[in-house]
Amino acid sequence: MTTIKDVARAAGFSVTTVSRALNGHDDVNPETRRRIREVAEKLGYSPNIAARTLVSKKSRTLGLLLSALTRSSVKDNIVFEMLCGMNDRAAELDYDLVLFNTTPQKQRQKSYKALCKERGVDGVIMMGMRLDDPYLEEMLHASIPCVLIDIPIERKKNIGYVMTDNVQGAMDAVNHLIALGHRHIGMINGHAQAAVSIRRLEGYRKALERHGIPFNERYVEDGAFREDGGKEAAFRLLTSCPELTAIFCASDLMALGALQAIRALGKRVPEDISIVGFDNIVAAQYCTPALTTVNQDKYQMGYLAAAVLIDMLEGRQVQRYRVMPAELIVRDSTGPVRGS
Amino acid sequence: MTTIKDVARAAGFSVTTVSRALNGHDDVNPETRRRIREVAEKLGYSPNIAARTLVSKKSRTLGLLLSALTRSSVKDNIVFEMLCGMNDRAAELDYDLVLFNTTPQKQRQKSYKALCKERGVDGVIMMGMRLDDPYLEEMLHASIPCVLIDIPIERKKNIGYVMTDNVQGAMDAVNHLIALGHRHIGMINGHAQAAVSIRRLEGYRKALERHGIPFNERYVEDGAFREDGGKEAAFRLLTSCPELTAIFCASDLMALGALQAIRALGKRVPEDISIVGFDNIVAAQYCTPALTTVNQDKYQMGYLAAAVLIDMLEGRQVQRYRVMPAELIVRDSTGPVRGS
DNA sequence: GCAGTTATCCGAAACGTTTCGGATGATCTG
DNA sequence: CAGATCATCCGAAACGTTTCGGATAACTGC
Repeated sequence: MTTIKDVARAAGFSVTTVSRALNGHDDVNPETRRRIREVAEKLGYSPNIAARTLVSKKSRTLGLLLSALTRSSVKDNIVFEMLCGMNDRAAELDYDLVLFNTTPQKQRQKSYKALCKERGVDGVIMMGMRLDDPYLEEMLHASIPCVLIDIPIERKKNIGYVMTDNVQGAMDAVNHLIALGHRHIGMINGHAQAAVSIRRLEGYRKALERHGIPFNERYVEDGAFREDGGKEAAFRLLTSCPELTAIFCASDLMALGALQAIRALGKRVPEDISIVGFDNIVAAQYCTPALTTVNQDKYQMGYLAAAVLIDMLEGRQVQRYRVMPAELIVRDSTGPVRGS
Repeated sequence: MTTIKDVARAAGFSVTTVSRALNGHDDVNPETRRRIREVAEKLGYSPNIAARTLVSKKSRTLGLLLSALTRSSVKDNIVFEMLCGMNDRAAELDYDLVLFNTTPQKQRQKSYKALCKERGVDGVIMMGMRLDDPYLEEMLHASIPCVLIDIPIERKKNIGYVMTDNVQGAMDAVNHLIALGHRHIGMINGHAQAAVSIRRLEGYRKALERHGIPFNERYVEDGAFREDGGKEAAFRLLTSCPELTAIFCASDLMALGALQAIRALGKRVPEDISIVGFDNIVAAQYCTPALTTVNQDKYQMGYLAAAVLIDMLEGRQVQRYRVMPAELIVRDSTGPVRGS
């Protein structure tokens, strides 16, 4: 409850001087500054952020728009791991994170700009957004700096992004399968409204192409990035294309679903069918067989997102677009093609 | 950038009336209110939260003190799942969540009160705190409402808590082992500075006692709630007490570690050793053998924590202390004692 | 017709900061 | 020693809201 006025009175200086002393301005006598610091400390003074924000227009707060912060995203710990990274970088630079809770109903009521302005956030990190999310379009017309995760948009100065090299990752995954002798390789993709789906499909095609294997669109099904979606997609794929010996999944969660489907069909992994996932979620290393997958450095992505955003906010020279390398992790769900 | 003044000017009313109209006070003509709403809408007005907070002393913001928001807590998705619950309830009641990023260094610099006052949060949810965390003591002397997760403190009016019935859960787990014929049951606990450890140990002892099995303190080791800690504890336990046929672990993560240790010792689960975990983390159902464990409804705990806190804030009659039932989930890591 | 209600509105203060534009002496310059 | 420079300080305005304490005019009851 101590305000700057209390400190000023107790220290025998004006409010102005106290403010300038505490904020490190240089037109204040060192001895005065020491004295003021001392008094402020003794009184347990800490500035009121609301007042400061009101006048300075800076809140040292980052808004997080996580459309994936739902019960269903609990299984893949991706969002959480990114959150940890963001939180760490924000802490280092003394920023706070506020979680915007947006549900589809709320979005209709409140525009992106209103959301940001109300809360007075300096910048925004968006993740888990579909390409057709209305907020994405609104964001493009707003002046608030924003860093996107997994959505590469390079149209504006105040927008940055962080994503994994999905094309490379998918290529690595499929090359691995090809190296094992597989020629009939299916793919379970997410959905059309995800930038990563497009990239991963591209990597899949490129890898096939490079080895002279024709692309067959019957071999690709969408699984909506969900476990049950992956299961159903695997069912469809394996029943309609029995020649398949391997499946590349655009997410580990879908791969886990595929594993179930394969088991239900009485086949074995990797003896009958090889499976590669993407993301390297925690469950991937514990499931049986342990999943061969493409690792994304989720923590680092979150960390970078926060870092890039804050650099932008503080006017530092930044590399606004960051693409992280993907890394194939070979475990037990892939093996040589049967009969080879 | 439109302020309330712009709306007032455009609508031809005073700032006071606009404020009262928009905030639903009743001394404003329905027609006036309609007109003002219309103008506000057209101008895209949304109130500045900082200004509002400054005068009203309410920010509709909850502070989250998550000491466990670190890279190491990624594997157990507990924090994240609770976060989802909190976020959902907060969204329903139109509150926002701010993540306090506190590192041990920062804690020395900034007191709990300062943290809360600065950010102007109305209330706080604390989780993952050790009983000897300095913030816990500071919190007790602060006037800000707080809900604790997994720390049952009933000393003050403005403090609530949410926790699982750990005693019951642990008893269920151990009873299950006893029913399978086990008599020499070890326990891998967390650490002394966690309320849940104390409770789970209590449940373990009670279950033994009820069946006339003497408590043997050599059978209990701490694993610090970490996977490697669990692994080491299991090593110690199984080498120094070869008569053990079952181990109850105070967390699934430690149980996963124990599984590794047992495998390394050339024994099988559940044929040689039965294992029960606690928490029901995601990996528990994917590991081999799938882990028998005690489920905590983490989402619901988070949801309730936010609900209780907001109820307190808004002066509603609340049940401040909530204990959630635990539920034993039997999977494949437990079986009848060998030779029985 | 008059005091008392009632419905509706508004001016101005207050919240706790930061910052602009100076003010005051002291010190330097030549 | 006059004028300029410098170090240090401060008064007051501004930020965008809410709310207290009225003000005005119309209506009520007798």
